[in-house]
Amino acid sequence: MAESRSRRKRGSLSAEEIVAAALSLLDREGESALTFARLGQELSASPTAVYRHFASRADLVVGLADHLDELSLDDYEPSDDWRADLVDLAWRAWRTAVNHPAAAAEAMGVITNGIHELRAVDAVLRALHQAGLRGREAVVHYQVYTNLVLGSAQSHAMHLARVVDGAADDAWVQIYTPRDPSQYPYAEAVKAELRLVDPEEVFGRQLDILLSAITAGVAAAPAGA
Amino acid sequence: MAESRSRRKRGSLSAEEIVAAALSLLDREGESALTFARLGQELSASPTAVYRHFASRADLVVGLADHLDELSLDDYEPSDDWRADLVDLAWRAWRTAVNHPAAAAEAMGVITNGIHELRAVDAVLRALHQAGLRGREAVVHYQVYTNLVLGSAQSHAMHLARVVDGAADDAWVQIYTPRDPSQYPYAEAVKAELRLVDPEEVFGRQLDILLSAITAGVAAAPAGA
DNA sequence: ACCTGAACACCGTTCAAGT
DNA sequence: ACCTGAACACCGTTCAAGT
Repeated sequence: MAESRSRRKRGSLSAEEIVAAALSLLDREGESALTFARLGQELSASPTAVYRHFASRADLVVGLADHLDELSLDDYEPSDDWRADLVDLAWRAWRTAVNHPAAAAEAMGVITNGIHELRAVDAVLRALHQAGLRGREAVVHYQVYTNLVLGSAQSHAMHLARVVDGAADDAWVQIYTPRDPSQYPYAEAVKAELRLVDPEEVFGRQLDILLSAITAGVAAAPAGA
Repeated sequence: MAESRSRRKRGSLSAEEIVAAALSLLDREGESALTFARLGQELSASPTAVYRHFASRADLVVGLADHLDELSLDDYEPSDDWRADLVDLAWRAWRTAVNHPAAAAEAMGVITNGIHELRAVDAVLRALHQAGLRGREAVVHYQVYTNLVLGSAQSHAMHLARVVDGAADDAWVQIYTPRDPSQYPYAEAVKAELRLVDPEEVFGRQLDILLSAITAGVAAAPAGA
């Protein structure tokens, strides 16, 4: 078999190409595909060549996270409507998680210190500033918003990625078949409906609750405390 | 060296003992300590003995998650105040994450189908029922509440666990030193404060926002839609 | 931030054999 | 849901040597 690889030209490999290969690998084959061996195949290079561009696997994941940040912010322009901006930014993160579940499961929530992350941080803080939040209030709500958006998007991505990669998804079937169902009447009463909740609807609700609280909070306590 | 282990008596190992060993291992040595080799040492048994009680490493993590559920719910009693109950349950999860960061980082957010998880599901649904929520509304808010509590607690646990295990924590120092700070004025303006936000305060805020929304929503739209 | 191949320590899992 | 030891396939990482 033609297993001997043609040698890569000097300087022909780049961090960008490696990250792109990692992303398409994860998209096609799921979470467990991101190994040095598979990356080497994908790049037609030695697995160890990656170490010339990333210090470790963890460092590569940071590079991947930065790329996901870039994809999420592509063509983003702030408007005059802070609430619309925060809704827009939130769904951008969500869509990235849906489009690249395995990559998002691995990389979303990683702090990159990259330029695109900084752009996102600034965009969120700008919106909160326009909402009237200042100083400590702005910072705390920045954290609340970020926790909500990144946490929800990553956890959704993990769920989607596990379906591709691993075991069955009918988890709820078993949990609601305890020995004595009458001991858990509230769980029993809604067990059918629990399986039908749309994660997207939950995310939208969660976002709406937070943005309404910001609106109300600013209106109610403009002088602080 | 006295490296030869005395043989374990037949039936002397149990799933409970293994989970307890895994937990104390994670508590003492951090996330990377949960391996079959270290578990074997801890139990004075062959690493492979664990396979008599758990089908795989993933299955062991489910057992660990179930144990964390049990620890979280220890001595829990519902009251007549649904809001106080939801606050209580939320902080129980948070405290488990703080007390066992490495274990919570690994196991929290895993669906166990276990009895203690079912108890928690029922307790949350009971509180939402007492808040006046029914059917679809109850189920959606159950998901919103669970996403918030489990997501926040696990992400906090991950943060705490990484400090023990891995690299430095001064991530923010670098991100806010871009080439041209004036391009990111909002981030620049609050960079000092961003590092000082207490995760516990953020969690409390987030919880308060959700519970207030439930109260307001029930008061505003008791007839639905 | 050059690329490769061999080697190392480690990790989850399997399985025949022991008690 | 018995326990052990040897073995297997795999994975991240290092490093001397090649271009």
